[in-house]
Amino acid sequence: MSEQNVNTALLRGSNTKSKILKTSLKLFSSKGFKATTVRDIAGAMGVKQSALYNHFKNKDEILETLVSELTSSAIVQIFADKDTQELHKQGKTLLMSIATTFKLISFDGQNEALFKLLMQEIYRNERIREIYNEHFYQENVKKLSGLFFSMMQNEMIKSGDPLLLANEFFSPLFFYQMQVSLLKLDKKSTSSVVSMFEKHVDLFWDNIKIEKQSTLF
Amino acid sequence: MSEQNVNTALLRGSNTKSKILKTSLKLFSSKGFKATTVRDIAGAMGVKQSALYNHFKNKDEILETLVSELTSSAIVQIFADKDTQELHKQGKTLLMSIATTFKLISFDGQNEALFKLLMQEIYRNERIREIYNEHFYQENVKKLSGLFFSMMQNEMIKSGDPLLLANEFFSPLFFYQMQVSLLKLDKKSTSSVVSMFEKHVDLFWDNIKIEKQSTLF
DNA sequence: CAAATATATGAACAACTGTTCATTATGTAG
DNA sequence: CTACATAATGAACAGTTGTTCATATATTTG
Repeated sequence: MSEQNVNTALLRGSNTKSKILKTSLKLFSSKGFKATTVRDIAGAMGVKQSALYNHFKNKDEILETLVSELTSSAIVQIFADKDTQELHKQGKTLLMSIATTFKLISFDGQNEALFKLLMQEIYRNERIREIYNEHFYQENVKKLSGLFFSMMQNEMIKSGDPLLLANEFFSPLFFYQMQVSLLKLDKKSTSSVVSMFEKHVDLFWDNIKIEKQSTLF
Repeated sequence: MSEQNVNTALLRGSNTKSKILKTSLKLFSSKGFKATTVRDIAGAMGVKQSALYNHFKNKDEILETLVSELTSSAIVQIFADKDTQELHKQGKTLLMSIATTFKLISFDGQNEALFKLLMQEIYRNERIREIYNEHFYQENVKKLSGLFFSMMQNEMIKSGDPLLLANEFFSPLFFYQMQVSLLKLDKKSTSSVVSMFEKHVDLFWDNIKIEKQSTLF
């Protein structure tokens, strides 16, 4: 097999499949699944629509494949790169790093598109709701919960309901992420919202941390 | 005019127009605008599709009319029933009443449908984004901001960035509202999320209030 | 090179879409 | 009762949709 053959093989074959997915994601996330036609996808790839059917059974299968990608995307894997053992000892640093992960999603093309797809189809697609709820919301809130529980035991933060804390920490991050994606749609400035990610962590930590013995007393 | 005539008159005429809007809202909010056909709407009303065109120029005009209703809906009018003058003096009570307003939206059919419509079309409809951003987000955050500023001046709450506080108070409420609407779609229990509205206010107030002089000191 | 496999094309399909319009029915006002 | 306005109907339209399939082309394998 010559080098040229390798190159052409990479440009053809199952590479077309990933190109279909890439193009579809872009279109689905900006126009919505229903409003995107098979001709739109093929046209954006410079190919005839019938070609797509050599790689996918139908239009729904394209969406299903993209939705499956969600499970392994950064959106759902907030804790992926973080050491799961001694998490709580990092305290505020860890919270800040989670917030940063959220923030960065909005500025990576692939993840931003996946997030927009998620938001647009979540009310219509039960499978997306399931992934969002179990892999994104429940899983992360559970991990956060455990984290806050450990921090309470280590007397780093005030004791209270860890699940409530987890929700209160999570929900503004989600909201700010949505705000960023909406602002970017209209090409508006996102800077004021972007700064909220860190301000949220600062305020949140100030509220939950146990005050170190002050010299005033 | 006989009584019978009155009844038939009420069932005809401009009453049909509001029935179209009611039916369309129901369908748009559950299937999405694009996926709802003119035949769906007419069918659900027990009428032929051509009848709709006596009341609306086209399908888009139906959506536009519904979107205009958003501006005057409870979703956007969180502060509507509240006395705008001496708001800050109420402190936590006021915050709780705002949270309750949010919560109740999810349990009123009309408002729930409007919220779902908003969420489903916000990425595709610039007008909806504008209404959401200016009338819902900006306006309420601005009012909350002013409120917190007054509370700071009256030494009811700790001083800080009022705009940040407004966002941090607002975003969990929005998130919980979305969670409720998603859970209801799959007919799952909403009770754990519903209780979050109040827990949020409790925790939030505890964190921002200025501690009353305790007997410990 | 030849056979087999994988991929792309062009044309066509049936179903569905939003919309129009002449006709009919219904209710209102003089 | 008549004339008028309002609203519903049935039928049709032109365009768009997802999908199929026989055919052509390219690539891989033996």
